[in-house]
Amino acid sequence: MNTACETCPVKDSAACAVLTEEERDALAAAGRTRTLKRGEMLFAAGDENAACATLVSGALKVSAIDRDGNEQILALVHPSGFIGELFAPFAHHDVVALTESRLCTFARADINQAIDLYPSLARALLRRSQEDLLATRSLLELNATADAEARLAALIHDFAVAASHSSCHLASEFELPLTRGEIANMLGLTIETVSRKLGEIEEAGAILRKGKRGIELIDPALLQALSGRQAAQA
Amino acid sequence: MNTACETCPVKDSAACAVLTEEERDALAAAGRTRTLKRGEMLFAAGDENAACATLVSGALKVSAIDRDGNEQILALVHPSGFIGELFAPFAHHDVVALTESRLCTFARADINQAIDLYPSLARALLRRSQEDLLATRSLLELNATADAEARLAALIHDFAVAASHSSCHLASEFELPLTRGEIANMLGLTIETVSRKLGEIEEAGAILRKGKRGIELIDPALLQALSGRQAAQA
DNA sequence: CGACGTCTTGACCGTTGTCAAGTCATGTGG
DNA sequence: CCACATGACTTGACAACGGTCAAGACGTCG
Repeated sequence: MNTACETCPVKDSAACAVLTEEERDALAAAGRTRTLKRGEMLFAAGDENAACATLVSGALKVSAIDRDGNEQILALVHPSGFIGELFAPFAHHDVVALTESRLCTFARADINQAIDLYPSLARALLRRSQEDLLATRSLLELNATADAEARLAALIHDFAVAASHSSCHLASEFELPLTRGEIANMLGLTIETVSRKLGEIEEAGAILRKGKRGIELIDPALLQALSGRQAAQA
Repeated sequence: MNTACETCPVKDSAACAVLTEEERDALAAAGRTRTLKRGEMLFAAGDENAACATLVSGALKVSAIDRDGNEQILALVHPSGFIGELFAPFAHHDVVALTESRLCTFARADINQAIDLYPSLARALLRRSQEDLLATRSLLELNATADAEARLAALIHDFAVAASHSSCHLASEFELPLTRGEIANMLGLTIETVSRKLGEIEEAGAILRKGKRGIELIDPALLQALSGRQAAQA
């Protein structure tokens, strides 16, 4: 019991939740906790032996920078998410904190060893990896098929889901975790288009903007409709 | 030795390659081989207990169909690739053969059991899953940042790599495994744009079209340049 | 107060989607 | 054997969505 695992807010939902207490503490002994301020990088594309980590609190973005300097956000990481490329010789993407974030980091070698030691951990990471795959594919689908307004509506909807802690209904008021520029980078749009379409969605009566980042959800069903996705309820 | 594993063309590269011969044969006993003709479906989005499979030969596409009937191709699967969502209660996407394909299929329960039995298999599947994740993310990056011509050039380049069996240089003549419509669905474009941009790439002197599907690579460096990616050689 | 960063708004233009013919190869039935 | 239908692809004209460029509003911090 040499660790903070006992009080860890994601101890029941992170990958390590599948371990016994002893196993978990042993693993934790190999790792260390770390705090990142907004904008700080966990690792950059190209880093060798980039660390792996479980996100304890806060939020991260995974992004690629093409050679003209354009950023493309590929994924967001929420608490209890796992980050790290276990097998690639170097990191392919940047990982940066969106808000003040606490992480539980591990050297790649330690995680690899833990995978061999604890088969249930391998299984848990596999599950997480497949979930990440699904999330990335749904972003791909969104960006390829939907127009700007639908993409934005879908993203706002997702944030409303993420902001509400009860997983089944939406937060009625929350802050966008991304700047306009980041939203644009995520959806493959420009800042200006994001701004305009946000205005249109507001005008349509689905949301109300509260300052720069705040959103109040007025009409969830309308938002859903704008996003072009099937409503999930009767 | 009750199986065809001995002569399997992907026995050294598929996930099962990490198993010992006995383990592999035991797993193979639980699976069965299957052949799909072009257009045949392995499973559809929504299927419960969709099978898992290793692709032995041929090619598959993973695609999502939105409710207006538009298909979006999310990934291609090449021989030795693994398909299947191990943990989701139902399949999220369609999986369809692009060419006549041979597969080694397994019930999900059997794969799950095998993962527990053989930790090295879990590790191999985790590795594959992470590779799939990278591939999906690079498609996402491509579709979000590059214009139509660059996307198409990048795709052709990838096919040239895939068609050459020596992994380090390009096939100089090959057949596109996708129809124009499928290319369009994969890149988030329309059939017409694909056709036009193909013409422009040909006119630029990078390729030569041979019939409907054939491509002769004239100037690989130019193709690379058009794709907007860094050339990989001196 | 002024400078800066973030966001908004407007005018304009280009790439790409849409609609519509038209070509070409293949296969079918008279 | 030829006429015709079919499906995949190409090409053209046009329109629209979203990108680009430019100016301005707003809030925050020095």
